[in-house]
Amino acid sequence: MTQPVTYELRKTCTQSGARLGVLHTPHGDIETPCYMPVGTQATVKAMTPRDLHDVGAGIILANTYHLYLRPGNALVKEAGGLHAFMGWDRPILTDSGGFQVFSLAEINKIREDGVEFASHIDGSKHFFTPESVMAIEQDLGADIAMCFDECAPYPSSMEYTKAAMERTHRWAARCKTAHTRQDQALFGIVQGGMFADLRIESTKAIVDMDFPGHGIGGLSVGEPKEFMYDMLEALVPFLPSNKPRYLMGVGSPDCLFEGVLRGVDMFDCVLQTRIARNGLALTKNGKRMLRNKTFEHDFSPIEENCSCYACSHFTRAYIRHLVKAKEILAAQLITMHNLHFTLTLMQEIRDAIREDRLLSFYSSCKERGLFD
RNA sequence: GGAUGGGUUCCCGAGCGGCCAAAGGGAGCAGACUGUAAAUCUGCCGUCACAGACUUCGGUGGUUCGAAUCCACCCCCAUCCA
Repeated sequence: MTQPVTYELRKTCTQSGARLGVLHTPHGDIETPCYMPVGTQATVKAMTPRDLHDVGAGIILANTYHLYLRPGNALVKEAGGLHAFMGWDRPILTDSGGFQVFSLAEINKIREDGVEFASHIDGSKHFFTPESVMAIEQDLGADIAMCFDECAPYPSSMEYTKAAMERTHRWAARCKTAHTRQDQALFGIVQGGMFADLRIESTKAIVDMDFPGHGIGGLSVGEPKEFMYDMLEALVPFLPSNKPRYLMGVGSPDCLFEGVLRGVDMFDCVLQTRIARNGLALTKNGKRMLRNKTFEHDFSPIEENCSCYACSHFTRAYIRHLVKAKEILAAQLITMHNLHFTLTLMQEIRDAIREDRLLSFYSSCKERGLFD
């Protein structure tokens, strides 16, 4: 059977070992390493699909739990699937709701069979199983669906982490069985918390199930960054090189680099869009809180030499005014910039890999203060 | 000219003898944010030599151990009556 989503490794950076590749999907090819903007509720907050195109977005995320609750997967299916519903013709990946097991821990109950959620919208009870999640994801019709997993909190004991991991493995097997849609790929998810041996065990178990791609979950949940890097170094060697590696929920510019250097191909992160709505812009010289008084009379763009729409038309003083006045346009412009910035950074990372100079590029970024 | 209700920290607005540097909003300033319950949340917000001291509640003068709170007069503001 031909997989709807395949990964093609094009090159490995001789200086760093980082991978350059292409993800082939039913809605087009995506060069990797890539950053995927997050559009939880079938919209990347404050962005139109046209904006996303302009900013260089390739593949975006949507969320199973949220779309199931509202507007309901049946409606999305009736609309012709997520692409048609939200007017986005490029690839989409749906997260399974496994992260909500973590982020909405106070209103859910984990059982062997699945997870009972109390809707954060109206409190109504909903039971998610690997099978029901697969049904929802297939209705949504993204190019890539993720297995229903349990993202354990940090810190968690070895015992709990192991139990959650093994449950995730059993759920992965059930997801695989329940997933039948031929034009959609299903990725497995590695768990194992902050324990290297569990991470390795999980990786082997998930890889054995022969998914077309692998998510690395349960990281960036509040642990020191070094822990995350250590886990990546422990588990990535056990992932097959002919399939994409997706580090879920990461990340910030520094984490993108660190992930790529450890062999990761795909990333998603809400940070860029969330901090934008709170007035914080990413630049090559570090973060810039546009709300701050220092920008009151600053009539230069968010970032010099940035070609995004926000930077080519508006000043910091104006955007600071919009932020202070709580105008919607502030969120739109800064989101646009942050996405453009991150997607451009990924392009530069790809160029550096292609030219075997990723470590050099990393150093120059660090010197410029990108990670401050 | 008469009646009534008011004047509180940048603004609005509680307080109505001590627990008041004075509730609560707003504004202002700063910080957080990593598979989005987030256009959210947190902190500061009279001054200083800052575990303490000092200056504030229209003005002045009283009563009291003690007043933003009670009394007198005065100055403003709002509404109503002449």
